[in-house]
Amino acid sequence: MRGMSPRNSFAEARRTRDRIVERSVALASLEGLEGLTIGRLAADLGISKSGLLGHFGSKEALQLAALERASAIFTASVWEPAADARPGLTRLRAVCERWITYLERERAVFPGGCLFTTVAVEFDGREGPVREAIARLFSMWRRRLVVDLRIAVRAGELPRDTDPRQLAFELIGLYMGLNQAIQLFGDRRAPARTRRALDRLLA
Amino acid sequence: MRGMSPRNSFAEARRTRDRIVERSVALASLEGLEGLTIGRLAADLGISKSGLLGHFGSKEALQLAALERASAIFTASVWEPAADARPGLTRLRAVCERWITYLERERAVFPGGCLFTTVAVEFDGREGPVREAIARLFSMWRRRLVVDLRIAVRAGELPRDTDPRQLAFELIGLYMGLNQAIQLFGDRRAPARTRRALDRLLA
DNA sequence: TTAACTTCCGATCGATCGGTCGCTATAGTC
DNA sequence: GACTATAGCGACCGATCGATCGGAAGTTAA
Repeated sequence: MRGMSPRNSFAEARRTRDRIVERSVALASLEGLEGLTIGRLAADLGISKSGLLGHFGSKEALQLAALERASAIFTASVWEPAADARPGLTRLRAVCERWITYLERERAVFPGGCLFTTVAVEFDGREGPVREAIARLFSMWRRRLVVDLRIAVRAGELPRDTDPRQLAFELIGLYMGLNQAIQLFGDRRAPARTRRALDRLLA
Repeated sequence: MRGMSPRNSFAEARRTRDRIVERSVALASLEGLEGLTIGRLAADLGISKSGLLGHFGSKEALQLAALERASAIFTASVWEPAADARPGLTRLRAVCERWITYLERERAVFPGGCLFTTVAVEFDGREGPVREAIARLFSMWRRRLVVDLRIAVRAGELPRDTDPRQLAFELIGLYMGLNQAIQLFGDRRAPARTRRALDRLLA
């Protein structure tokens, strides 16, 4: 509430902050974390620039907060639902399927497509905390893929000569291609293609 | 030359324009086509903003010129050297290998990595001529891949049940993964991984 | 009731954005 | 040599950028 209504309490301040971060995630998926500007974001939320920036201190801190929030959404959508599955190929397949539907359907949260791909491409030629943060995220996810791939190989669910890191590399490329097909071409057959490629990779 | 030296002739004006576009390509691969700004570009080249913009009329025209130039470089590096190879699997393999070395080595021209990936991600959530241009480029390249894949299938160089569009989709994802591995992680094993994945895809 | 604290706003900052204007110096044309 | 066309410059435009500041409004704890 604004205007004549009472100001936010401390608890509501946190909700304001959450609102800002949530909107930042959506806008950044469209325009990137640099294309996201304080002025437009504040106008979009109906608050002042200074009131907005007061929650973070700097644009970079806001960018990091948005990235962290997006990471939490991604984890909740992709990794957590598969956490209880049997480690190895079973859990890996569950994660991969979640990953596809995440790219396919989370358009309400990320209208401009996977924020991580956007940010990775945007910051891979720069230096600083944001670049480090996005690199850390991708490293972590790749490591998790490798873990389950290794388990699957040891359990005989994948050919003995499978290189887990090789396969993880190919999986990530597959998802980047899927994201582009959806965002740039609106290709509705892309998810099916990804599943088909996955079946072949994990056969 | 500036200052006391003679002004550019008409022919030299074209060279000035080329210099601007060439520098734009390099800077845009680092910062994107939106992150590219007239002021910094002009300062970088040692000319005035108005003198620079006079060659194009608008930033968008400059962006399109840079994209066109990058496309010419890519075509000369990847497609033309393989143009005379035998259509089908032979030519396809030549193109794929060129594509890898292009991502691996063209860092003098594209210090920030593949400009097309950058632009595609940057503009996939927007509208306008730049988005249409980048989409057209990717469509064209994918179509060319499909053509050779189809020839290869008909010639029996690939399994009869191969879906050319499916394979082209996987190839493009592979290259996006390669570009990220190089730019974000400096992974020197990524080209070898890409070749290995290629061998399996085109076996 | 008061004092300390916090949220948020309005005003403002210097810098930079893309873009326009009139001008000068030169090149090409006759 | 006169005339026209053009490349490039310097000054400037309104808008917006990220960021800072002091103060108003409100909450919390004493």
